[in-house]
Amino acid sequence: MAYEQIPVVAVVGPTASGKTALAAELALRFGGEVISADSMQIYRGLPVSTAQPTPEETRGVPHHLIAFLDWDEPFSVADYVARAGALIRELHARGKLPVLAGGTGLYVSSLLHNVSFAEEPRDDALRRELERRAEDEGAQALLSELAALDPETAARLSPRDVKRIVRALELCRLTGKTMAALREESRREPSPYRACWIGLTYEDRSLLYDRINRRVTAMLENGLLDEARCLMDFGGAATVRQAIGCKEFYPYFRGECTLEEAADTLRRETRRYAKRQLTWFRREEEVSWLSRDKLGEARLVQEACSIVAKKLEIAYNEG
RNA sequence: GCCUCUGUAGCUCAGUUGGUAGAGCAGGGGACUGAAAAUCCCCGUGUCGGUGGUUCGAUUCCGCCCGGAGGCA
Repeated sequence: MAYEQIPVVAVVGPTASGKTALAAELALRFGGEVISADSMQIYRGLPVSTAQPTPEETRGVPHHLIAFLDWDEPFSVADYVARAGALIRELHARGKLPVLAGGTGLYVSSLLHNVSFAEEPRDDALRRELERRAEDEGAQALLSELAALDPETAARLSPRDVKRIVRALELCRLTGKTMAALREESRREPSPYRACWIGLTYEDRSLLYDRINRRVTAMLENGLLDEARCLMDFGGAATVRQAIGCKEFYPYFRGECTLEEAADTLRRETRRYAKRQLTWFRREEEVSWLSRDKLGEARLVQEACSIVAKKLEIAYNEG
C-alpha cells in the first residue's frame, strides 16, 4: 500500500447489545472519539426512541453525528459516508482514534469499504412518478422495463420490491448507466481505512430479545409516547418517519388499539430489526464477535481492547 | 362425587367419514449501493396428553388413567 491507512474501530451489532457502552470505553482507553453509525440517532428530538447515548453514557467522550438534523431533512448513505469520512480524517489529524458505533449496517459497510457515491444523483420527482406508475400499472410493468435497460439488476429483484425497482430505473434515467455498472464502479477505490470490526452478539438469542422487550418498557417510562406524538403531528422527511419506536404508537393514538398492543408491536418490530442487523453484520468477514452472554463486563472490555490493540498495532494501558 | 366439553407446532386453533396432519401468529435463514430502524425472498416432523383394546392399519372409534374448563350436587 502506497499510503498509510487510517486506523478505525467499528463497534457493531444488533440494537440493545451494548454498543454504546463498549464504544465509549474503547474511546477512553485508546484516546478516541465516537462517531455514530446510526440512521436515526442523527435526528434531534428523539433521544428516547432512537436510544441516543445519555450524558452519563458518553462519559465525557465526544460523540459525533448524533442529534444534528431536523425532522424535515432527508438523509442518505451517501451523506453519511461523506460526513463520517471527513470526521475520521479530522480526528486522525488531531491524533484521536475514530471509534464507529452503530447498527446501520449499510452505513458502516459503505464507509469502511469505501463505496463511492459521488456521481450518482437522485431525483425525488422522478421517483414519485415511478412510484405512481408502480401503483397504476403494477410493479411488474416497471420490472419489465428495467429488464430491457439493466437485465442484470432486474434479474435479482423481486417483482414486489418496488423500492429497488424504482431506484434502479431512476439511476438508468439520470445517468444513462445501469445500476449493475455503477455498483461495479463504486467499489474500485481501495479503502483508506484500516478497520477493526468488533461485533457484539448473544449466543442465546432469547437473552437479547429479553433485553429488547425490557428496554421498550423502560423507554415508555422515559417519555417515548411524547416523542411519538410529536413526530406523528409533525410528519417530517421520509427518513425519520421510518424510525422504529414512534410509528408503532400511531394506531394507539388514533384509538385503534390499546397501549399494550402498540408496545408489543414495537417489541416485535425491534426484535425483527435486531435479527436483520445480525444478518447484515454476519456477512462482514472481518468482524471479531464477542458474546455478551458468555463474557462478563470486565472480560468483554478486556477482549475488545486486546483485539483492537492487535489489529491496529497500538499500545494501551491495561485496566 | 356425577355430568358435559376439552387436551394436535412455542401460542391460538383447523383437520383426518380410520391410511401418522395444516393455517395464522411467534420464530428461523438469507438478500441488500443515495428512504436501510426501510424494502424484499425463502423456511412448518409435531411422542396429534398417556395407556390398553378393536382393526391389516388409530392422532381419528371404544375403555381406563392423567391434565384443563364449565355445569349439577
